[in-house]
Amino acid sequence: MRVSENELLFLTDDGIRQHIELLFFAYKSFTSDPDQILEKNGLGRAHHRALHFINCRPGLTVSELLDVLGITKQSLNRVLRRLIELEYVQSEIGSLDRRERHLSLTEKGSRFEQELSTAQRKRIREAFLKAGPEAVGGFRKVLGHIIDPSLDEMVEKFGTGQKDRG
Amino acid sequence: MRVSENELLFLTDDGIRQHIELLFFAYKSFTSDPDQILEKNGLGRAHHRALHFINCRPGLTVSELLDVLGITKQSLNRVLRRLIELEYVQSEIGSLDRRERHLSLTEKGSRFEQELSTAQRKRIREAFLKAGPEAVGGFRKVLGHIIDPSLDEMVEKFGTGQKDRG
DNA sequence: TCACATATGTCAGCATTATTGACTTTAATC
DNA sequence: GATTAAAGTCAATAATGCTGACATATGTGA
Repeated sequence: MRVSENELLFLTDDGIRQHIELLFFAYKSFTSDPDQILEKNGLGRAHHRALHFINCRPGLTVSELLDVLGITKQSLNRVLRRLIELEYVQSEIGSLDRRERHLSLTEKGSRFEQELSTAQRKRIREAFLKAGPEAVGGFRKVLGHIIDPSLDEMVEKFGTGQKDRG
Repeated sequence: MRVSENELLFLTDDGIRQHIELLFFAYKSFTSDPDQILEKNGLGRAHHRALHFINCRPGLTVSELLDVLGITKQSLNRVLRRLIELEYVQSEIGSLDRRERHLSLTEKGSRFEQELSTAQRKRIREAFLKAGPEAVGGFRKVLGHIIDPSLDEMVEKFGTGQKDRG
């Protein structure tokens, strides 16, 4: 298919619908690998997300974690209590502001997070290899534009400028 | 960044991690538009998914819907009962096999599905417009490779061959 | 026709993850 | 000292998934 035809077709309702389904099934596959590991350990997806963000920004406060996850304090509390009880996460009183709790992974938690993210990265890495760098660039570009501007702060805070707005 | 550098970087653990976060936030944004409409109507994401697949394959049986959604009969039942009770979905006894129930949207259900999908398509369409057709091609290509081969059947059954394996 | 398989529907119970509202404790700030 | 802010907790509710058990209607093949 030539680009000129593509330009006509990729914005039709049906074209968009097909991409929506692809995204649905891809996201389902994307979460399935860590989900299996989590289940073995009696944890859920919520624990994974918390571990992920604590891992990539060690020392973040509970408030910051709430913001990035976009859930309520009460929802996070249950998850966090479990992670601390399992000694995956440690909570330290802030040195500047003693009201704050700074969260980080323990060595045990770090190992578990590695196990989870390795499984997830494997699928993505293999997809990227098959698709090639140019396709990955397009993938990133589209994702960046799908993201709501209200979440930009999170992406920039926790990522490192990969949200290409080309 | 030149492609040669890109090729070195796009497969590193950190590069992959950034893309994983993009996918997380993008999926969150992607579901937020219909979620708001659903909430107003006292329904959830599960109802949306059911409406979506009934809409794009009218007359499908309960079994087929179960397969494509990947949930249990009991989980679907609650959702489907509600949709039928609201007169969004109608269930008709199969003419060839009277055990089967063939599902389709009523006019009311069709209008509601339109409302939901229009909101969702709007975000995707705008992202596609900003990203351009080449990026969309890459997006599709990567998604296709992320999808687990076990789900291919669903994609092919309900899509129309857009899963480009480049 | 009888036995079995299949498609669907339903009941009860449970887990996870989200919500809201109300409240406490501790600490910082004005 | 009063107010604000960060964190933690308790209770109730809801949506969505699960398993197990079972009922009903229908198709199929011995």
